[in-house]
Amino acid sequence: MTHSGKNKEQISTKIRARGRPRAFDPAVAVDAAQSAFLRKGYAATTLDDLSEAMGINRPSLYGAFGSKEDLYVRALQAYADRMATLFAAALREATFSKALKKLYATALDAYVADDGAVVGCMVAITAVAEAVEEDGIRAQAKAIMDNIDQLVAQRVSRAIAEGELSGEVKPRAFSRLVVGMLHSLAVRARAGTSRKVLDEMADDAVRLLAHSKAPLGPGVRNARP
Amino acid sequence: MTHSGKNKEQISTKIRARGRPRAFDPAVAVDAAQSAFLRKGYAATTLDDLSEAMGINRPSLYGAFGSKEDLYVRALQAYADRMATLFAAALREATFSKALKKLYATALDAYVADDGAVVGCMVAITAVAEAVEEDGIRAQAKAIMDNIDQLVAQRVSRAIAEGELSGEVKPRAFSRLVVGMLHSLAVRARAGTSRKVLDEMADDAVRLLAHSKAPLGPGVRNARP
DNA sequence: GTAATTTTATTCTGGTCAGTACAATATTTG
DNA sequence: CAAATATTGTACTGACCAGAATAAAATTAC
Repeated sequence: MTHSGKNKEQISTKIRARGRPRAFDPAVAVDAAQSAFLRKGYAATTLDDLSEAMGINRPSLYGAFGSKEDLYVRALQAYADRMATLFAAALREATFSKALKKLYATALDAYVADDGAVVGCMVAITAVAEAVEEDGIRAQAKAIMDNIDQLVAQRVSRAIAEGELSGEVKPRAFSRLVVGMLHSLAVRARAGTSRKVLDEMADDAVRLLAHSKAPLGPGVRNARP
Repeated sequence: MTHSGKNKEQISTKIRARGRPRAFDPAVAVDAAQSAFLRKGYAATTLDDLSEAMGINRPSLYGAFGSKEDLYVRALQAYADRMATLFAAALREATFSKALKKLYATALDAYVADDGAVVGCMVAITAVAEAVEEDGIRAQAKAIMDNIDQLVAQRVSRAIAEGELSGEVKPRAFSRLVVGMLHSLAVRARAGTSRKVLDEMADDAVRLLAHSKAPLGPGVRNARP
């Protein structure tokens, strides 16, 4: 049940405005909401679910976030920002092969929880599932995905510059394939594929991508290497 | 609104049981339901939506299918069977490269409608989105995905036998990467990526996969070709 | 110490949800 | 032609939904 005792520890040290102090940290609450939305998706997550996960009552939720959908948008962005930060760190590995390996391992750590609970990716699965009927969610999910494509494309450019990939490779095109594997890992994780099999699939993806000789990108003809 | 006039044409020619004849074809109704579920996902699709899409009233829906979830299960399987049939046909192309090309084109024809409406894949997106809270749906989605993996693995085996892929390639492992691209195409289509970009991505995937020299599969060490 | 302000708890709202009751309809059987 | 049976249409049910009204609480301002 809901425990909403005062948490002074969570309150900012900035000079307090008048009125009853807020008893929860909005950022912490958003993370809790994000977990609830990740499990059930937007439509199937109720206000009762959110209230319980966030430890606040409805008027507090509405006061801080506006509406269920506004909260969802915020939670989705928080999730995306956190994953982007993790992915950026993973891609800093010295070699392209190790960077991809770390990227997929980082993703799987998020997609498959420690206790074996499978959740997949909030962007590629639950947000995209809502995309047909929710233009705003679709636009946001697409922007987030484009951002990840760009992040990986930058690493691909570095691999090309360092001679680890052919100069004929188009960074953005190659990046889409790299990120494509993230999508599939997310789908399979949420469908219940074991971590072991997912790890094997990630290893195979790295082998395929990091050691590829294929020139990739629009305009490149099917020339055999 | 609902038009449920008698359709004698749709009624089986088998000897009719007594009682009022059913005024709709359950198989046709399931397909209509499948379209509705594909758009909105299980939770967000209401009985009103289904009623309207199927052209029948609730008691008819319940009489024929049992419950909303039973109908969903049936619609999901009908979708999966239809896609498997299309995929099997695509994979019959003479060369592995052409088989993959046809596979991805077939998928994109389904994931992006003629009128540009984007829907993605009912299994990999909308069913998987429900998977965490619905064990039955998760198990069904996983079984369907495994089936597609197996279908493609058979084609990979043929490519190996015909010298188009290295003998070191493990069919199932390679198949997962091939199908992985299907998952990503579905996710991106539903997120609004243009058909043009999706086609380019498909072409790149074929180039990467069909011309890969990388030995893939568990146990294969990172030996450079 | 009271007023002003902001937040929170409890209760409630109108609408929607999945599903069902019941009467009417449309057939076959006897 | 009436009975039996299966299906359909209309209206309805209890539960649940997102969201809001109201009073109380907890602060700061004066």
